[in-house]
Amino acid sequence: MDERTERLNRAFAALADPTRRDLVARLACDDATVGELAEHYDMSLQAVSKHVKVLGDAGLVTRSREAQRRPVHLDADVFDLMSKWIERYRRQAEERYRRLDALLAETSGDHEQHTETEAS
Amino acid sequence: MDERTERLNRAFAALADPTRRDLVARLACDDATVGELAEHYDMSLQAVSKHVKVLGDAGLVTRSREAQRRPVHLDADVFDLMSKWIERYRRQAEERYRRLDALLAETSGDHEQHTETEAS
DNA sequence: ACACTATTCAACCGCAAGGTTGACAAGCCG
DNA sequence: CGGCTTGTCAACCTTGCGGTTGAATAGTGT
Repeated sequence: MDERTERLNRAFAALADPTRRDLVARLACDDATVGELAEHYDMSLQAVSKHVKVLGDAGLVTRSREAQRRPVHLDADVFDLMSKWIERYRRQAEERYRRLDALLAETSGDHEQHTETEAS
Repeated sequence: MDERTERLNRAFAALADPTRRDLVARLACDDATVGELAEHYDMSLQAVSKHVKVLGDAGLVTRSREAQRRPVHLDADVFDLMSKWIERYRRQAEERYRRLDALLAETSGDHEQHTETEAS
């Protein structure tokens, strides 16, 4: 499995957890230390530290060092990778949607809708 | 936890698996049945069926029915949601990056780089 | 009604993820 | 040094996920 794929694996998996998405949301406003971040959650500081590590391994976040503190800050690069992946298939899905629409409009003049899918 | 959050949870989690991303990639080209999809993978048809179900629960995919077949087809809507979420934080991360850049350029004339992060 | 095809359900297994607690490491500061 | 703060490591527990196999279901066609 190529490197790009594994980066996407880690990035998507990292953001699948709502706590980690929330961390990202906070870090978007400002850098913060693990301790500061942990105050906002009903879980141990160690748990938050683990979450931050996951974000770090996914390349979504980097650490620096100033005195004893190790502030976490958001890194945009991998977001770019994900964004491009998603956009690609979003566009293709929409494109095929439009083509189907056009096809239905052509062949039958009075179709109701083509959205009679059974979404569970 | 609100509905939007849970939809994002499911969507990101669904795409965290490389097999499911590959399914999405295939479905972007054309609709397909579970059986057709399964031919491309080294795993049981039931496993693929499960993967498709996960994509379905995440709202990334819908099913229809024609004869005995139940073709799977890509749905763009949730991609939109994810795309917007990611873009938002990507932009914020880049924005803060630029501001930091400007700040460093202002205060010290000869900084080397501010990317001395320890990415593991 | 029957057999055939396509797909799902159910039970199970192994393993990794997210959480806990307790001990440890690294930098500051009196 | 001794102690405080900050963060990580290690061991453990429980739950959920991805995979398997075998049986059940649903729709087609003869």
